[in-house]
Amino acid sequence: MEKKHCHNELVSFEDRDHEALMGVWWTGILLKKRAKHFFSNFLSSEVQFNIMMVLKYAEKPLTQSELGEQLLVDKSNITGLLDRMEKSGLIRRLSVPDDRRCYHIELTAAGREILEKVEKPYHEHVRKLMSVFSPDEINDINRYMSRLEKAVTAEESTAFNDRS
Amino acid sequence: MEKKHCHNELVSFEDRDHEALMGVWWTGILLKKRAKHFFSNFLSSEVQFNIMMVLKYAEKPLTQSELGEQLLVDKSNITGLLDRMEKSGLIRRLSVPDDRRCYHIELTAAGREILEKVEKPYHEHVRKLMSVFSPDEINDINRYMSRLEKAVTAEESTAFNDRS
DNA sequence: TATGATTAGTTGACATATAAACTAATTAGC
DNA sequence: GCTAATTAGTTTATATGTCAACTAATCATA
Repeated sequence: MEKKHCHNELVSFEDRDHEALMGVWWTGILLKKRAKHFFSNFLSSEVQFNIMMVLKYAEKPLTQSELGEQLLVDKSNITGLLDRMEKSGLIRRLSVPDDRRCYHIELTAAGREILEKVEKPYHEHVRKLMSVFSPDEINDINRYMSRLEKAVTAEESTAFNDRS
Repeated sequence: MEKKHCHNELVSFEDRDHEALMGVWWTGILLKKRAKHFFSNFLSSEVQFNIMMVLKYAEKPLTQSELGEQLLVDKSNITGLLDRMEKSGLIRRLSVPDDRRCYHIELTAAGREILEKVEKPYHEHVRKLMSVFSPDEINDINRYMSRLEKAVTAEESTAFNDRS
């Protein structure tokens, strides 16, 4: 209780492991909030930005499922997300001749235009934010986060609270 | 595109800064999903667990606003959260004699009982998960996350996309 | 003590998120 | 070719999240 970190003391039972975990979590939440606000003049959320970025840089046309996989967004969530983006003219659903079950998702001209506007400021913003770290530290963070992601993903199947 | 990290390539424009930022974000999302699943047998979300932990270890009775501040949860969100928790018998709202505007929030016996059940497995789980890091690395993560949190919070006011 | 500002909490409109049940289309195996 | 299993996407129910507008209570201050 005496340490008073940014992320809150709910979670500092003299336990550095837990503190580190909560640090990542907390920082993730902050980044999400911050990003939402950053994009709010143009898009309803940072998730929409991510979707548009994936679409812009994809090598082939993507289906809804493929989008969802890349972005960790559930398929049932994707439906509504794309509905709203379609309604606000950012993307289009194209029917696929070979497979009548799925759509190819495409940026519209308007969508691409908005992306042009926000992409560069976004990257400048990120660079400024991350300038509190040295290149070595950036590498540390990359390595640590990769390792933690792998650990989380790996134990997904072996968890002891499985509802079996 | 050739690196194939866990967090996705949407975001790897040969830019280590951005990759690090996205790593933290991505890992945060994964942790949140994982935690939600972990608690799902007992609670509807990890947020409810956090609320209960704060309540358990608080030194004095907390109001809704105080809870929200500690957990980065908006006051309008707190209302519904506590409504649901009250309905499922986890917490109670007590009226405060000195100030008829606010409530003190209290764990019920049932709430405390559920917390007993999940607290220890949760901590073991965290310890196992974080065992992929050495103590030094844990310290790195703690320092880096604190610094990043401060950077995010600091620029909140000076952002160049302010809707002024 | 009257007025104005602030604070606590609620509400409503909307976006994001998950899980489960569902339809329609495709694929696999026989 | 027929049936069964799988896959893509939608729908519904519910939880979490933000913002802005609102009520009621308290505080500040002249």
